[in-house]
Amino acid sequence: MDIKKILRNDVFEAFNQEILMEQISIEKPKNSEMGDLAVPCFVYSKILRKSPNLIADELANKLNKDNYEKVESVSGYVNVFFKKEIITNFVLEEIIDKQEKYGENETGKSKTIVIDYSSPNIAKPFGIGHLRSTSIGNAIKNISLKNGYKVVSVNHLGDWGTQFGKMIYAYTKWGNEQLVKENPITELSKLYVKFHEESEKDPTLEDEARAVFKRLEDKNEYEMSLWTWFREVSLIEFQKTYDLLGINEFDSYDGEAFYNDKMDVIVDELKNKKLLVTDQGAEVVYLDDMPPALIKRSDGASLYITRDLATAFYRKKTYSFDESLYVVGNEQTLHFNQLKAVIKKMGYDFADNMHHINFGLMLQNGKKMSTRQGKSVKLHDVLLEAIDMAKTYIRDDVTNIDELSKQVGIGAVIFADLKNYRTNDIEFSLEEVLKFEGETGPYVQYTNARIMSVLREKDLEKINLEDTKISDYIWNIIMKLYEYPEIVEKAKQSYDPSLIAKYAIDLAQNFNSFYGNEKIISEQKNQTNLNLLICKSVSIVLKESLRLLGVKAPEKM
RNA sequence: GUCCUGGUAGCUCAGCUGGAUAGAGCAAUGCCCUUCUAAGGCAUCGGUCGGGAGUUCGAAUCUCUCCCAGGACGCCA
Repeated sequence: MDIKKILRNDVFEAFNQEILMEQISIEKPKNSEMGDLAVPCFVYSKILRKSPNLIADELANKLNKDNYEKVESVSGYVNVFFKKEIITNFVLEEIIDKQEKYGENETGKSKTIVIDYSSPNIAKPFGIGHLRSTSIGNAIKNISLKNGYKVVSVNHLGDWGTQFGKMIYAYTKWGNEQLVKENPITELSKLYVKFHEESEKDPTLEDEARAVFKRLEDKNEYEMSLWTWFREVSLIEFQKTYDLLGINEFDSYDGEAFYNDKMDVIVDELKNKKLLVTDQGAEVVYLDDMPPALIKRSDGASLYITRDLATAFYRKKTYSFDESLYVVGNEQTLHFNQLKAVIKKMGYDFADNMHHINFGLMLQNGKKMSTRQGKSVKLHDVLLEAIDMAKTYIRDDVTNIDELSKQVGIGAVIFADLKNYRTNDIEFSLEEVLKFEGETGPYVQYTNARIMSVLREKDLEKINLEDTKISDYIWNIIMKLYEYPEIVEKAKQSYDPSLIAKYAIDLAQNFNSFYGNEKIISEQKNQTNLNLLICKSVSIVLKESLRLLGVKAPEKM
């Protein structure tokens, strides 16, 4: 049952061929007191050459009364109130029947979508900035699965490039094996910071680092052994953070280094297609409306885009994707535009199915955080603080304190990261992340835990609306529940997890309003049963929403 | 300098395929635990939707222009 479609059909029939189906727009009134849906009649005014008010009056009179409780004409709008019993019955039965499958659809049937996300850089701290790629990517993965897609998740580790020339150079010159063994990432990132401090004074260090990277790319033994070591210790460190986040099921961990031996073919093809031009010693592809893309450095070493080209072709060949997503920050917009443009110039249309899922920067004091200056905040530390904070809230009758505080603390961090639209920059504030009241993850979790408590040891019977009252509190919940499948679909189309987060907050607010103002367990048997069915349905949808975002839903808190 | 983003309540943000009195949360103030979890509910306070012009019956939403902030602009990723 699609109430919008029902209304649209009724309106179409009422107009009796004078207005096309496509011209009929249905919207949701600003205020639920005004109605469930509304038909604005202003656009028909010119066609029918009548005033909107008059059209609305006539339309309201003609609308088939079977489906509606009330149809009103208010200053050019036709406001429609559906029969609450019919919708309530439908929505609750649907959810109780489908359970956590409610909201699933098949738009992605037999389609594959590759999602590249998280992708931390080896030998650098897993910073708070990387949380964004990780949580957004993970949520888009879950949302895509819910929409019926087959998903390949790729953690495209940043394990190659001139940065390793810098790192190896710095370690060789100032490093201490013992210290690195004790505290790998901390020590290595210190060396990385030192390198940049020193190269400020002596710019020739940059050339030294490039030379070291060139040796690494040529598989020189000394450089390779250090690289392997750095990579291993980094992965062990990262795993700790992934474990805390509860996000670690990647289908592939092929990082940049994996594409080492897959670049030459692409470069040759570029040459054969006469796209590669030598410019100031470097190999370049000229592009329209964009700065040229640098494919090879003047010393012959590869660059970021060279590896990304190899990656794109490899993914197309290996997974034959319908969509390929790159969950990477805003600042790389130009890079991905260039990447797509080069592939298009080579004559491949699959570039149109590659999407840069950009997101805003984590700012500190209004500025970008810099790993080079050692200023990034470690995600792991933030997570631990959030868990500590969660502990201070816990009630005495809870047994699994550690697990619960982890679920709540981590949930707060992930939810805070996802609730705002992707591309907005976020001023990182620990204080803000550690708030567990209001529009937060814990608020949603708490709402669910409350419901679970009501539901405990209660038997649910089949819905029976005899002698029951569907109050405004209940009706708001029903309409919200009804909206869920549409939100799931929209979230996929716009690659926007914040829609789910906002939805979860709205639903929780609607429920809490009900909970705070009406009694769930009443004297009237059918009413109590209806209320419990609503509780159950809200719980199912809240849990599912949280799951899509990668947030746990504890039963008690 | 060029090109992207963004500018809505003291703060953080919704709303942006044009529509009915611009909505939440936080903060502030006042209520509500002898009633199902107070991480909650209810209420009050709070807005030149960055400035200006244009299109329109109607603009926070579309166009232009200016101002402000952030980011990106060949040998980093």
